[in-house]
Amino acid sequence: MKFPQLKLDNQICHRLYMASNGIVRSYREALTALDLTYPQYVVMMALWEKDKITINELLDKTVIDGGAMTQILKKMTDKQLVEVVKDQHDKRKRMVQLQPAGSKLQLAAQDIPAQIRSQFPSLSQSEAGELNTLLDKINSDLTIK
Amino acid sequence: MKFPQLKLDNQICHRLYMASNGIVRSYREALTALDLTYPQYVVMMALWEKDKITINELLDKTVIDGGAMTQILKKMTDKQLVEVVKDQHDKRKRMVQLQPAGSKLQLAAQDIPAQIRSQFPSLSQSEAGELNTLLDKINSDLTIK
DNA sequence: TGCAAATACTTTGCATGCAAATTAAAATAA
DNA sequence: TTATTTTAATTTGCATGCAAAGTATTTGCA
Repeated sequence: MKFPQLKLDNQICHRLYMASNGIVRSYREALTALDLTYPQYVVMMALWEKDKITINELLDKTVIDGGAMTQILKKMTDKQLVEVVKDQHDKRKRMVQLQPAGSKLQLAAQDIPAQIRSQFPSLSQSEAGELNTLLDKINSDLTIK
Repeated sequence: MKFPQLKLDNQICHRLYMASNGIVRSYREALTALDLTYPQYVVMMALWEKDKITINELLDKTVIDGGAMTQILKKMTDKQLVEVVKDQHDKRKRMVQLQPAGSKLQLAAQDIPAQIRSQFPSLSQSEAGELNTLLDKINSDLTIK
């Protein structure tokens, strides 16, 4: 092959692409049981950690697309998981806060991480740590831009 | 926090999500110059490696969604990068083959990998290798299913 | 004080990813 | 051989990711 650097198997991005899509797929069964999509689950995790934050903070924390977030929050509001209210001090801002159903859902979600983890037996605990470290390097290079 | 396992920062999947989306984004400028989207670029890499394969083989190699692939190939056909023809021996199958413009594009693409690589200076060459190894473990666990 | 620039979101149009249903053709079983 | 099952693709409907444009508000500076 004339250009080995263009071999699909040599692309980190393609391995990441497969792994990222695949892992999100692996959440499907567990999340369907909670009537959540993956990005909705990410929003819930962010709010369980810190409630009553602006949409902007939520975007920073989750790195979900802003345009998508508007739609995601609409659906989550319809399901009474969260409520979105205008900030009285700065009317540009909107605050997102958990509703009772949203808070309660954390109990049902607490076993999901272990459940997903068991689907990846090839990766030891220490390797998972190394992976996190390496991904952090990529993500820090991305953040700078 | 009651459930540390639900902290966003503890989720490998979220690091992967950020890294995967971010890296694909980092290709945008280089790919726009070639009038390719990221999945189209992946299809091109697969074909540069092995031309004249069935759509099914292309799906296996790229791990792109089948439904999306139909659309992607339509657009690539419109741009005269590839041609899709029915297999004479098995009329269910369709073969994909590069057109002259598609083959020629490889020359313009040869520097892209290095160009992208330079955007991730935090990751050393050996770390990139380790990352590949770890991602392969995840992907092999995914493949088994 | 007044206005340009920056913020915080929302909206729009397009390109997938994904599951499920559908169609056509080939392989296999009865 | 005929009916059933499997395989290869496409189609459909929904949920994002992404860039760019649009809308309010608020800041900040002349």
